Amino acid sequence: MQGCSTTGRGAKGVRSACPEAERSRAGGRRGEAEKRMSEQEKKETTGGPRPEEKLLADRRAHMDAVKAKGIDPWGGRHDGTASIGPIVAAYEEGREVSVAGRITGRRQFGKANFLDLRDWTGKIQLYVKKDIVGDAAMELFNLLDLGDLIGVKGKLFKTKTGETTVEVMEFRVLTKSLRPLPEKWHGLQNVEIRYRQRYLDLISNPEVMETFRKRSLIVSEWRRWLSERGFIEVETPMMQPIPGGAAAKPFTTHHNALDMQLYMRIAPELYLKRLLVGGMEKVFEINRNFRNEGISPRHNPEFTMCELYWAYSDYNGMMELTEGLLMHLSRLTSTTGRVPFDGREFDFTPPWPRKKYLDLFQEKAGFDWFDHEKVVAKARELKLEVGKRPHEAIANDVWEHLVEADLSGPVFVIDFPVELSPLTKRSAADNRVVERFELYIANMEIANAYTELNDPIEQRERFERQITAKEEGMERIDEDFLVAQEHGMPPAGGIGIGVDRVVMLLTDSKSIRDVILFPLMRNLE
RNA sequence: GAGGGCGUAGCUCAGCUGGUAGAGCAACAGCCUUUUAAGCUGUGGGUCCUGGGUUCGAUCCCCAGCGCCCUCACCA
Repeated sequence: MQGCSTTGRGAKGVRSACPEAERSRAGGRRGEAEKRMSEQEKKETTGGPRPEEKLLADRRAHMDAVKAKGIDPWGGRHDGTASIGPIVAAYEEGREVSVAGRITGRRQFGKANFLDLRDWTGKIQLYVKKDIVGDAAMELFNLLDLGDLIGVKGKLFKTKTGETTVEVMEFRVLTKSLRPLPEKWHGLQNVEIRYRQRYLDLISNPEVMETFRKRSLIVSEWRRWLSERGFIEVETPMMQPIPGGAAAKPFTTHHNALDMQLYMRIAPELYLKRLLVGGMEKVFEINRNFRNEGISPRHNPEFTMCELYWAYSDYNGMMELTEGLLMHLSRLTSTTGRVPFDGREFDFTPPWPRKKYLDLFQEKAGFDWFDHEKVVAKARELKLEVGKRPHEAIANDVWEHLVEADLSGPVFVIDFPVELSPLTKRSAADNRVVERFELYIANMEIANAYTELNDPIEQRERFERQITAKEEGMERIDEDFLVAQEHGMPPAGGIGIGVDRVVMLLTDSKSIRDVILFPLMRNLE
């Protein structure tokens, strides 16, 4: 789509139009334009790339004309009095201001000109009148295009219709734009271009800028909140010799000098636990993880997770921490604690219900999760894959089909069967389950937490069992991690929270791609 | 990986039952010194995603491919 402007489009159709356009636009700069024209003709006759489209040629002609006036079209430093948003908010008649931004609108009315100037805090109208700026400046003004960046000095006033406006006394070209902007009223709607050329999305859709500002605010406040409670942030390896801490397919890579096979991490868990052994009692990491799995509105191959460990706590501590953190973050976008998402509303006010995994299953299915015969029968009825898969895998599939649709939440699903959770400590009260919860909000899994297994003997047994079960991403046991644990890892609560998904909830974004600036796209060509 | 939808001017979109395409914005030339999706007059702009096929004739029908979106599967 986008590429067609630069790929082999036939030159025939544009041949006559383009040099014609150059000529008519050149004005006082005939020499420049004719030089460019002859270059294009040369390209054509030698069978080179097609000439530029007229729209681009016009803009280049403007750029050339600016240069011809001895002015650098790429500007330089501009000191402003303030950002546009605050200036408009604190209007003061006659105040002298200096602002910079992108021209996003232009209305010519006789010898009066109105421009819309936008920076990332807001929009303000400019009023440019020949009587004020003078003939020379008007000549330069007429070379401006939508999308150009300019700096302006002038006085504030309000027009008849009450719009805050800068009466421009002087202006500077800060950057000429050589390509046209998307449509001013509808913005950029093409989803593919929005993701591939996010800068255009940010320029023409203000709510997109707003979403990513909110993301930044959420993440920085997230860090601050944890830091206030004594947690320290660390960075552990993203390139790991053995990928662990989750069940997912890793990306592979290679280090040349060490001739070493490496994996992009699927989770930081095993390294953060080494830090628990080392005595970091409250530790977290907010960073990227990479999983070589499918892509969906809720899954991007690289995604951001907050993983956190708290020595001497447990999964109950994690639930309280999660409620507190998310309630706090929800206040950044909604004062009430009720979060609007996808046409529904979710009340983040703690405490949130806690429901046992096995109870939820019993309620929905009408029989016991461990009842192999009935589970298999139900799975077949639901047309789920049965094959030779272990009981827990089939039963968990059935659970997801029957229960997940009801988890509008926020709700903690607690106490999972041991078989589903290799890194989790068994419940003292019920030997069949582990102390684990998953947090669901809007039917999305938002967080996953454990009372961490710190018995190195049992840990080894569970790893070995996983390997014989041929689970993906578990081809080798991380011996180094087990050695660390044998030195003594404190009992601890641990949690992983999906940062992108929390941002989705708090910004009412239906797709994870709307909260990731550059989501993964297939290569063109 | 499977199923469904979409791909038309720089952008946003029309285009009937097959007769080689239109509008608005943007661009260009004019008119207008408080407009604001400014207005009015005029002009230019298209590999109808790509490649085959059917047909006298394909943006439209058929086949294959590419890209994006949605649902499902894997996963968080």
